[in-house]
Amino acid sequence: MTDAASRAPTGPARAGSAVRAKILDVASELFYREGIRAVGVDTIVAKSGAAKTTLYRWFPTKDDLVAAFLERESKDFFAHWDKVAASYAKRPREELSAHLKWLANYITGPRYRGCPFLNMAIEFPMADVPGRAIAHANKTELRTRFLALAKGIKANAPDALADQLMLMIDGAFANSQVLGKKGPVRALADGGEALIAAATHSRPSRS
Amino acid sequence: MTDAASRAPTGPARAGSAVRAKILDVASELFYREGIRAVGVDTIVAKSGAAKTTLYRWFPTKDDLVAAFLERESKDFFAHWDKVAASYAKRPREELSAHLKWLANYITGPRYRGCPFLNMAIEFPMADVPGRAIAHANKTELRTRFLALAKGIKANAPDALADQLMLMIDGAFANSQVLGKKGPVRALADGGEALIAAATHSRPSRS
DNA sequence: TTTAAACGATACAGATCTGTATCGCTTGAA
DNA sequence: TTCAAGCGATACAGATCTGTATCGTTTAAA
Repeated sequence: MTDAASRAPTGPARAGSAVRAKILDVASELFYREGIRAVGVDTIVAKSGAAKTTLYRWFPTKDDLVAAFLERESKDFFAHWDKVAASYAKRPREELSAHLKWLANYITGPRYRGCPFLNMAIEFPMADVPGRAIAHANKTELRTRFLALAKGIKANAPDALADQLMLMIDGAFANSQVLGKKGPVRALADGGEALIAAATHSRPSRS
Repeated sequence: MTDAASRAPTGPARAGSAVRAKILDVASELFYREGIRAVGVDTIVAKSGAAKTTLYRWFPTKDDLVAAFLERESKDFFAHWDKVAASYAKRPREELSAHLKWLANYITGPRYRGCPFLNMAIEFPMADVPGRAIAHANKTELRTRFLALAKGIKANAPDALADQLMLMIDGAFANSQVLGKKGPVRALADGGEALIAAATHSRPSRS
């Protein structure tokens, strides 16, 4: 039992430190609201009350801290998704609407400042930062879930519908940062429904 | 004829300097491709061949340079829009499709790196930078144009359709920076068409 | 020829950034 | 009691950032 992970009640136990958690909480809040490049390590140190040495012990570089932030954000996002999905077992059509609804609602929330993954990808276009891989994984996973639901409702072209819903949602994330919460974002839910309807109507033999 | 603006053949004439133009060109390219925060004034000086003093004579602060970049970007954008629109006078339905098409095509271009306005708004969330006003004006103007076209095709709910098209396009701008040009963006044109169709079909007396 | 403005070159100020080095204190397990 | 690890405090290194100060040179109009 010399394993570092199985040692501590109050003594930290790798990655379970209270100080580490506080640092990550403060950093996440600041990164999300003000942007990653805009927030210096010193600010995180000051607002968390931790020592700079401690921050760098748990997160060897700022990139590691950013990665931890994004990783948790993604985990929380899908945890919420799963919670909603659980209420609509085997009813993909209703589940889709429910997801659109909570996403639209999420955007009107007070602390909302866009999508952490889109934001970081735009802040770091080329840079080989580890965060980009996490953002990519998040969006890929989201699309996979939409695709499964699109197939579940027997959409004419499930891939196309999944893509369209992705655009609609990311558009809401992005546009809201310029035109605000009372702008085009209010069309998210209805727009999504329109796309779903168009993709499931039996084609009226046009042409 | 002592007016500063009416003086020069080669001698600069306020805002018509060749060096100024070169600085703005270099800065625009770098801001767009690498991000605004990521590009320092020194880099622009080095790549433009101009002197730092000259840059600061024409653009008293970096914010002024950013504003000039965005201003021109917006002007160019609508100039292109107008050029396309001119080919479809009084045919709003075809004009809408044409806009969707060149936007989708624009995104697949080699130098493409998203929407300059969304990018800057995400890079500077709170900051009272002059650029945000320009971004806001650009998106507002775009929505106004979509609204006019939506009315032109007698959409059931023109405002809703305009909003939905905004989301679709900004979604393509944003998502492409994470999932790339072969991701959901390929659904932009068809998705837009689906929204337009849904907004113009006579309602099949549902409910 | 005088004058004013555009331009280049360079050095620098002052702030801020990430990351490290060096202390000493505390706590809990061996 | 010994010892290792978590933590705080502080100072600092080295880079980078925006913006300024101070030169001298060119150019073209008056």
